[in-house]
Amino acid sequence: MEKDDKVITRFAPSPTGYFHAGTYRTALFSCIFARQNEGKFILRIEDTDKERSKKEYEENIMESLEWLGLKYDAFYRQSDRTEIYKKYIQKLIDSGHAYISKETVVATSTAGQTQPREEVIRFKNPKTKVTFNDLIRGKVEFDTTELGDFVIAKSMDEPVFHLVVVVDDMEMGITHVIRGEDHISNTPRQMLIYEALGATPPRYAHIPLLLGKDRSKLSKRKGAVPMTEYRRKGYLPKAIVNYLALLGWHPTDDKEFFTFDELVKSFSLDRVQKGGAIFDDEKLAWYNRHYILKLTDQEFLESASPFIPEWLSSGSDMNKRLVPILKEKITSFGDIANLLNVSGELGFIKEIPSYPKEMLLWKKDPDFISARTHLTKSLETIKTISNKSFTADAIKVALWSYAETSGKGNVFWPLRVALTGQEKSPDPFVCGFLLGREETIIRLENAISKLS
RNA sequence: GGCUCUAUCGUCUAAUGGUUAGGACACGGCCUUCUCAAGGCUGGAAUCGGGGUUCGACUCCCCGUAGAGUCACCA
Repeated sequence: MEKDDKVITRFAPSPTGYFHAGTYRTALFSCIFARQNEGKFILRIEDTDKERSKKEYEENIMESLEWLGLKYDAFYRQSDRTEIYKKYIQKLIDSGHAYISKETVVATSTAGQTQPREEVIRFKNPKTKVTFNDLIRGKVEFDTTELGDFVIAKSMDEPVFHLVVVVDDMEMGITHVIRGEDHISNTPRQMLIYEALGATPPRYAHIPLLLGKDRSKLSKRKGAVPMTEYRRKGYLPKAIVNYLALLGWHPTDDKEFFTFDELVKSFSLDRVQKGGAIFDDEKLAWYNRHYILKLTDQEFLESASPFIPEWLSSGSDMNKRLVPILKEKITSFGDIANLLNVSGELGFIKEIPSYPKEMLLWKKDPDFISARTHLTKSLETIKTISNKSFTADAIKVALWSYAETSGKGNVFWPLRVALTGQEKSPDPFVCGFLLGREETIIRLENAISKLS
């Protein structure tokens, strides 16, 4: 590449399935590379296959890119460019590099495949060896003889993949083609077309594939999770960006948290891995937890609001009180609903589940009498706190010395169960705070009466 | 099967001829603790095999083996 050439990269998905992690990472690397070279990043929808392309998928791609914050500088759709391709097909025919081929159509009806035409346009294969220097893999060599005269168009108005890719990359001035490794065997064919057109091919960088648990390519067909699904589950875009960038690329040190801008600074193609990487949901979850924990309460509320159940969101300042608790309990915002469900860990807020009185006994050690004594004492103490100053801290301070002398477990366990009716919950002070003074007192009285 | 690519803990990866082979996720233990989380500390866990090259190979070369990708009038 010449020094004064501006870097132009592109992301060229076909709208034939939902946008998933593998597709996204390719787009991400392309975009980052363009940004760090102060170049341009182009989005091009490759919808020449009319049967398989769906508007729904195109919309899914656009929605995902926007959600994940990937910005492009130009947009093209191949179905809008038929005339351009036609010109090039004609040019190739005129120069003897392509020809109209009469096909012997065998009447086989392969499922899912379109009916063969009687006439297609084929590229005249010069049967040479092509070599290119992949930016990630180094020298790659192919003998194109075995490729035969491949089809570049079904008709003058229906160009096919190899032709449109080359024409577009040429016309759009693409300098670096960054795409999945599954395209590596397409490269020689495309280079042949460049040569026939008298043009210089771009630089190629074939990035390793994202793999499923079974080590096979993450694909639309094999049920790769659409990115919009992560949006629905309440994942943070920055967690996804961070995780996916580190899948197949590694910085020079052990830094593991990157914003998009930091990636632009640190990324380099020659530190991209050669082998495929398994997509690990658990590590993504860990990144998401990390970023959720780092959110301010305000930010948390903003992101979480679509996920907070109605009975809560309509209510006062409960949300704010809940934020710190929610933050440390959830992996994604989608967990909030389950947590606040009647059967969830925080379900006691809405309604206390019925519980056996035995549950009030801590490790079955003390008897009902002592549990009752401690609950009564706790109730008395809590009643001394005014409604206005009824905070978790205030409750804790008020009860602490008594609990220390009587055994914290003896006091806090029955108190917590009285408030929540659950084996697991946040600590009793927070629970009291969440419930409010009035409800706290009611639940304590109920528990005490159970033990009478 | 042909062609192409790849090969370090279970997973993601660091170490581009000299390290006790490092980090992260996950897992185990301990601490903290009324429970559950979170947090802190800590442990186990890897260079696919065989030949070379070299004083010395995770690292370079060759041969195997394994895995993946691709072999459409899909992209």
